[in-house]
Amino acid sequence: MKSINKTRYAILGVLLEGSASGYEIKSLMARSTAYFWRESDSTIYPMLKVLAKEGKVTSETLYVGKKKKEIFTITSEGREEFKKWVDGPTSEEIQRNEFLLKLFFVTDKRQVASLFQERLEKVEKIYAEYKKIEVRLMSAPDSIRKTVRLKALKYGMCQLKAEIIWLKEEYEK
Amino acid sequence: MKSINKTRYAILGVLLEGSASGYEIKSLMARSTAYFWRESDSTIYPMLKVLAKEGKVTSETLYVGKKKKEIFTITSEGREEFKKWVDGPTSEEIQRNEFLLKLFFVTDKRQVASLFQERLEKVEKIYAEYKKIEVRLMSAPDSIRKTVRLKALKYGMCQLKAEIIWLKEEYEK
DNA sequence: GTCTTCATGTAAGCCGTTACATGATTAA
DNA sequence: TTAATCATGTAACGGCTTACATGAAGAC
Repeated sequence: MKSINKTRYAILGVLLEGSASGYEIKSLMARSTAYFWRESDSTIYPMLKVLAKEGKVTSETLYVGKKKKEIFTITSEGREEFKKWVDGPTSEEIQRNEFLLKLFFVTDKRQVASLFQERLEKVEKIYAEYKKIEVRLMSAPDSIRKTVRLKALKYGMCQLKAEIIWLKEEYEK
Repeated sequence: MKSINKTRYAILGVLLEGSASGYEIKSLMARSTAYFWRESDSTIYPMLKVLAKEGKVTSETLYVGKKKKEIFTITSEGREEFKKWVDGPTSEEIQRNEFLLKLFFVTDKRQVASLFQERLEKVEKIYAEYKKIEVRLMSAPDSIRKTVRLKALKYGMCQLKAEIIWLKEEYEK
């Protein structure tokens, strides 16, 4: 079975909330889904063209002065495909944790210590960042989206928290 | 900056513990590093050739009957490169969590519930698997490697545990 | 005698990142 | 006026997965 490009679902997901241009999708994803779903900038525009060709989205071109903006809207076929994806099997992502790979092979105690320390600094920094996002999100008006997004955020935070505890515990040993 | 193929470090790491054939490296990785570092079967052999050409490993061909076996041994240059990699910066892995991507966009409560349930089943299964590995590993003779490997395993387990708690907590809401 | 494991690879093709390219608008 | 942001892409290259191929040895 071939692995399918899932950029399309991320795009369709964003468009579920309302029409948007490629740039808007891109920046929205950078601010939200990027924490658990990295997309390179250059993937959005070509995929939008593909989706348009398939009839999953329609597009409309707006002009603001000389500036062109192409707004995309999801179609019922697009909604259909999105729903199928959600209801379908969720594949495990290929995890590649370079930190653990290093840890697994290292025998020198000083190297282990240095790995742990570096990692702890990095993870605590990310955790602090998440805390800030949480505050921002909490103050937003209530909605289904808010609830679900808070869930996603909590997921990230509990994973980080667990890692921090592990790092501190195992470092002392 | 180009992303560098890190298969080489995984291979060098395995060879630090002793010489091995491509097949042995492959199966060892499938039983150990696969939990945090997936490698496709077909990557090992070509990379061993490359490493041999670079002088990071040497090879020796053994015959057992008509069966050929090529045993690889790490050289001092190989050890050097491995050490440099460990001491160098550890890159963040691109995380792509399809489960979270789905969760982020879903608004239907039934769909959310079904996502959570499916995920919980999967994660608890993996956790049970890890438990078994832990028992096996604990009974092994003490060594630096054992210590470090237990740490890596604990990492995986604490992450899973945190996810299980999160799943149960957030599911009820 | 057939299935699994040992043992080693090649090739096609998608996926994804990086770098490159272009040009308008707005804020400092 | 210079930098940042808005806005949209193309091309090259390398990484990685999947499928395909081959054949010996041992287990059942």
